[in-house]
Amino acid sequence: MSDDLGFLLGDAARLLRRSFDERARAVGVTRPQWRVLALLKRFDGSAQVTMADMLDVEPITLGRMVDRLQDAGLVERRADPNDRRTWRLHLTTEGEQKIEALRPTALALFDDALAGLDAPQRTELEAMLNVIRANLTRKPHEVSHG
Amino acid sequence: MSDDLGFLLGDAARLLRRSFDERARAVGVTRPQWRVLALLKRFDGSAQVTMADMLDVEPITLGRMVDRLQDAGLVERRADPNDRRTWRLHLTTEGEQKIEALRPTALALFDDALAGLDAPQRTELEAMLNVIRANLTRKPHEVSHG
DNA sequence: TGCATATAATAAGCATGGCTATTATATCGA
DNA sequence: TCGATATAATAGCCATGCTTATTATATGCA
Repeated sequence: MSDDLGFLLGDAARLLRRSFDERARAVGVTRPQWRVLALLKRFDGSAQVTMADMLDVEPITLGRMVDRLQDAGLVERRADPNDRRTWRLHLTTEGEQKIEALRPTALALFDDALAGLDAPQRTELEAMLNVIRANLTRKPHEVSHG
Repeated sequence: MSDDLGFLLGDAARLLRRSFDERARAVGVTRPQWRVLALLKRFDGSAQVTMADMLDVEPITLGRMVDRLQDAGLVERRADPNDRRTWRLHLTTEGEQKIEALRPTALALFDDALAGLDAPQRTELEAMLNVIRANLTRKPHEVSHG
């Protein structure tokens, strides 16, 4: 049964990602790219390593997404005046427009995905997913009976 | 809030996948490969297109996983006597051993991931994830208020 | 039979994500 | 100040997963 739950979680997430990409294709960004843009809107000027940490991906993964976002003119790298190793990331105007263009798409998708679940259920689901995330976020191999 | 849930689902799934890969590395297969092997154990001799359908991935994705699994000696392609377009997939002895080797790893992972959720909660979680999966499995663009 | 259509598999090209290794720069301690 | 260590970013290589296009083979209909 636990097996099923693990698979189920992966299935649901994959379907969500696929569905988002399907709908977002017209706008021209992928879901991970949208996550970068959305986070940048809140934390403009972040260093790459900070962004990678917030997105919970490796710095190299974020770095390559930024390459593409920069090529696409959605994000800018600017030098950090205090640390020559660091790039500070900034949204371009076009980047902000992409976020706005995707907002209704995302809301509609989540709405569709969660259809049939009432508010208490959504709260419960959120709580349980938070538990799972916390369980898996512990440093590797520190879990109790792994 | 709905936004959070969508991200959360993706986060939890990514952490689960990562954690599995981390632990399974010693055995030498990835989580998707393990899914192929496990399904093949139940449906030995399936055609590639059938496997792709059951795993909910594109045929080309499954085909390339089979390439690697065949290189690794875990899976065999055999010609279908009735349809020269079709490959029938079969587990090798080594492939079966991989599945067995991974079973305790998978059980421990799911156990850790779901720590703190009691049986009724797990049942509820499973039900809700099934709803989400069903919602997203409908043919694209047929959802009500997309 | 013979042509149009459908189906199974593969190829090419791209994005995401990981790991290990490398380079450049900061920082800390002697 | 100088040398060891830490940190930010990148490079190379690989696995998954997608889309579109192509090839080989089946099948259905006239």
